[in-house]
Amino acid sequence: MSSGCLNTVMRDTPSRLREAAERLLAERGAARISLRDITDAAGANVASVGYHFGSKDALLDEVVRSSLTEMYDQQRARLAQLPEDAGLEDLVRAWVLPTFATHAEQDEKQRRRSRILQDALNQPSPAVTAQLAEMAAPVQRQLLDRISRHVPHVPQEELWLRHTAVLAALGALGSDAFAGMLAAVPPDRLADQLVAWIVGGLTAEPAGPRQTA
Amino acid sequence: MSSGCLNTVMRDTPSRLREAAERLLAERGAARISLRDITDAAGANVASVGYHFGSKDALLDEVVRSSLTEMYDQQRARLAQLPEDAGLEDLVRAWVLPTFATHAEQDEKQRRRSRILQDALNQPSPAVTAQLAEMAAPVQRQLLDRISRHVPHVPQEELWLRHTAVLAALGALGSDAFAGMLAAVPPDRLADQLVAWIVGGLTAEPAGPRQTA
DNA sequence: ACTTGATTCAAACAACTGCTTTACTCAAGC
DNA sequence: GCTTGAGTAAAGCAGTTGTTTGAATCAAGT
Repeated sequence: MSSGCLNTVMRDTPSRLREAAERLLAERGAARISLRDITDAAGANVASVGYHFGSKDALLDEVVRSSLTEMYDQQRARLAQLPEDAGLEDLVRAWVLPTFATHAEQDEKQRRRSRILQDALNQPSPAVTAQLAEMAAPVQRQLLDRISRHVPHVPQEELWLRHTAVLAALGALGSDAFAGMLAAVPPDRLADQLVAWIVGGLTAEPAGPRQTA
Repeated sequence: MSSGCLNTVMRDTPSRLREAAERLLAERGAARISLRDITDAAGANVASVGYHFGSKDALLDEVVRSSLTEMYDQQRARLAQLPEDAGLEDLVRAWVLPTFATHAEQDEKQRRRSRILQDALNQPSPAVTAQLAEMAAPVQRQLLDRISRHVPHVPQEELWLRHTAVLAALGALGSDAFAGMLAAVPPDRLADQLVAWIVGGLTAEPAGPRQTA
């Protein structure tokens, strides 16, 4: 219960509130957090949230949005530093690593982020939805363009579905429901195994024109 | 706002409560439903939930559990009627179709079920978790065994990860966040395209023994 | 010393939460 | 007719929700 932080001594109230909200958001999800939970964890008064952020939802939105921008920044950066003729596997890696918590003990922060985004996806607020649409589009388009060069036999619409499905999988795998299952996989192998799986799915032969069930 | 149902005239209160709870559960998720919401939607009194089910949570649990058993029954039935030498694609189909809402307009009920299960996975109650573990294990094991015969080159642990990832994807694809994206895909093609993608992922070459990022 | 502006505080707010209690309705059994 | 018991209805329970209030605090400016 020591009050010391690792590298920063208890900053101002808004920062402490943001920090507490982020932690609780990752632990329980937005629906199970109360204003008192946040302020207690931050060692602040109930009124401080209204004073500094306007409302509880505004604070939560800010946290989610910052997680969102962080992830897309990483994705864009990784994508940008890949050579033009990068292989499919490298492209997938640039896509997956920022999205998915690697469960390596060091980046607790990324694990948090993964949980926060998964939660936000499930019950998105209008503000978050807007920001998501705005930021996701350009990065995903570039990613899809470069991927599609490696799988010319897959029609665009079908590739897009696979892309969406992988997004869904990566998000859900970060949630509590699968955290236990994934714990069995050696953390350092997890990313590689996922990449192999994703590459296999992307390169799969497309569905026949009209296959009956 | 007509009070008529399609094939059943407003049954007894417990049935109406179950129906209302199921609908709300699919629409908003458990965290955003209040006792009053349910009783208002069912045209019943607040006390009726306590009287017939004991508590709000007991009612919600009953709905979730019935969704759960429904899905596993379908999965088991489809799996049982497959010949012993069934192809990988047929196995995947028996797995996917009961799990994933097909978005065909006729089975509104299955779409609901998909949403309910996705929500239950995210914030599972102890009762639901127990039932899930009990029912999921045998079916999934049988499924994995039969699948693994078709992909002998994939190590068991890695196949298991892929299985989990597909589960995660199927669950998440049923949620609101992806409902809009999936609407663009022709509903009758969706299942086939998903099956093709899943088969590709399952048959993918496994990750190398120690690949650096 | 006095003012000012920004921040924090305890207290209270109305609205809502799940749940229980009490009174009432109404058909079946005697 | 009377009783019985399942079911419903309205009111109220204590507790929690997000938000607001008005006074207290405190460093900086004059």
